[in-house]
Amino acid sequence: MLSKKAKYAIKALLALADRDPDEPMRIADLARREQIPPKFLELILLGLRNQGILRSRKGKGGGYLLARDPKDIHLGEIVRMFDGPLAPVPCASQTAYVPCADCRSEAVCGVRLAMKEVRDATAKILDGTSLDSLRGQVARASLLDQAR
Amino acid sequence: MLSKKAKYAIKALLALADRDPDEPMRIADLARREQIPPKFLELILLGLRNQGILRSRKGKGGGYLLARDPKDIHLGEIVRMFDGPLAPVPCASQTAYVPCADCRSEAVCGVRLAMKEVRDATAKILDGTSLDSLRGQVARASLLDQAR
DNA sequence: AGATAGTCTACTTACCCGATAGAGTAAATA
DNA sequence: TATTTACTCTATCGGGTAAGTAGACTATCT
Repeated sequence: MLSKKAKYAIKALLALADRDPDEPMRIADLARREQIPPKFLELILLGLRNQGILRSRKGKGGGYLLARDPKDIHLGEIVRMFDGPLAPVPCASQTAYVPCADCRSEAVCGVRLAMKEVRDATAKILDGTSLDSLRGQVARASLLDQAR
Repeated sequence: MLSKKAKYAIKALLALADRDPDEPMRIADLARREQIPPKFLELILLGLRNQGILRSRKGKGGGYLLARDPKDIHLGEIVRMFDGPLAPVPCASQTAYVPCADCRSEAVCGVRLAMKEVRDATAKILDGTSLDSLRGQVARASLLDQAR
């Protein structure tokens, strides 16, 4: 399950990627626009800032901005940041491998084998989807939706 | 994250798939063999039985057996049973779709778009992997492992 | 009958998610 | 430089759920 934090983070970043890259957006506006509890969003944006994904400006006219090009921010990074490794099971993780205590023969565990496939497929999608490309996908889906 | 229940279930089923289909295996033996807390395993096997995946025999010489051909038991079924829908987000689920309250424009949500891809890839793997095919994969991996 | 082995319900424990509160700090502008 | 604007940070809380345990009960075999 994707946590609310990760979900809200993606929505917020997507909204920011849709704007003039130099015009900051306030927490409150972002929260209203995306239907996110403001204080909760605050926490999320702070995390993204400390991770180097967002920058912020204080005071009047301040708010949050993307710290990097939307082409260089991938969903994988965001999901890992909030929800940890993509692999369903630690022993199948690439970025955070931890062996499991209850596995007798390390290399030949069926669970690990299957879950490694899942993690690879997931990583391929999420690490291959940037904010920018997702924005494109949404735009295309939007056109299709209007067409009917 | 895969729950321990689902993980233990898969391990136990895999062990059962590796035996004479008519020779039951006791909870205690299964637990020892797979390093699973016996009382916890008890709960899991009971669930699998009520789901029609296992059968049981009571009394001396009793234990658990697969209720179906290992070719007809897929990981997707097991994971869904214990952990719910495969989709990371309810609005991307095929088997348990629930719209999200905070989505303004239903069809053109970036999160949903990306997560639908993830769920489709995951479903393809897990619904495509039977106990039997996984057993085969393990056997092959085992050979490779011995070769080094 | 007695031993064996699954069935079922009810806990307990610990952890974590989602959310909120409030005091603090930095920047902009009048 | 005083004031307003907005982000920064720590603490906390309620509720839910995962993992595991206990114990009484029931069915089957010898």
